Amino acid sequence: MTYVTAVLDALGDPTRRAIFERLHGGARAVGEIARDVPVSRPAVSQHLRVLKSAGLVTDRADGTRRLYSVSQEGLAALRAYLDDFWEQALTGFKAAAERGGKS
Amino acid sequence: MTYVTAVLDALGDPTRRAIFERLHGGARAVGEIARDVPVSRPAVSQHLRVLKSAGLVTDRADGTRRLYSVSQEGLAALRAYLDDFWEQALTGFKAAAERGGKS
DNA sequence: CAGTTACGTAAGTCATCACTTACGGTAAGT
DNA sequence: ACTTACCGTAAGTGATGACTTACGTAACTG
Repeated sequence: MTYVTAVLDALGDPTRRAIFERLHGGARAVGEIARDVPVSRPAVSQHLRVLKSAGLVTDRADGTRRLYSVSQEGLAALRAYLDDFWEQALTGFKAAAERGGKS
Repeated sequence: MTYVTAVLDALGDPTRRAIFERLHGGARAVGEIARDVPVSRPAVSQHLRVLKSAGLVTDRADGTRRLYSVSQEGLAALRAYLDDFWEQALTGFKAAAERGGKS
């Protein structure tokens, strides 16, 4: 829930979105991702750390490699945030409408 | 739909989120928002411009004031993006599972 | 037990962007 | 017409953070 700050922060960077979106096909290794993206491998590692701390990805070891895959909780938190916000916006709008015109 | 880049970019800033969230109760003026947030009024104006170009808010004139309120399209685009991403992630996961172990 | 592969982290640089002050413009009030 | 209130924009500055190179570590291979 108050994950959302980290989630939106993480998804706020274009490179990080690119990295995150390359994971929707399944688990991938760091160097493998780095080949598809115009930044160095360490940069990818750093981005993955941010994505991980936001609950958007999980990692597991596979020999010398490290596989990253999409995690549910980050997106779930974001969705909950959107739902909540939208609901509050609706009730706020309704209340304003019932008050009549404007303030 | 490819609004989403701008939407996530806009929501990626904490101050902008704070401003955006103060709008869920109904339309508010710029100076009114600026009082609740620890930045100057011009800064709020600039943030509102970003939020507007992302389809997250709309504005209308009210005398010398300018009222900003939540817009639906930005959040709708974001939700569509999430849905799409999640669906692709699921099918990708399923395909990987049906392939057996790993690559 | 070297050598190789794959990765994370540290340190430093550079660019982006958030913020401020200053200014101009429009609408309402006197 | 003058003043006041409210706002957007321009220009310049400062700080955050994205990126690179260099280094150290863990696991597989011969």
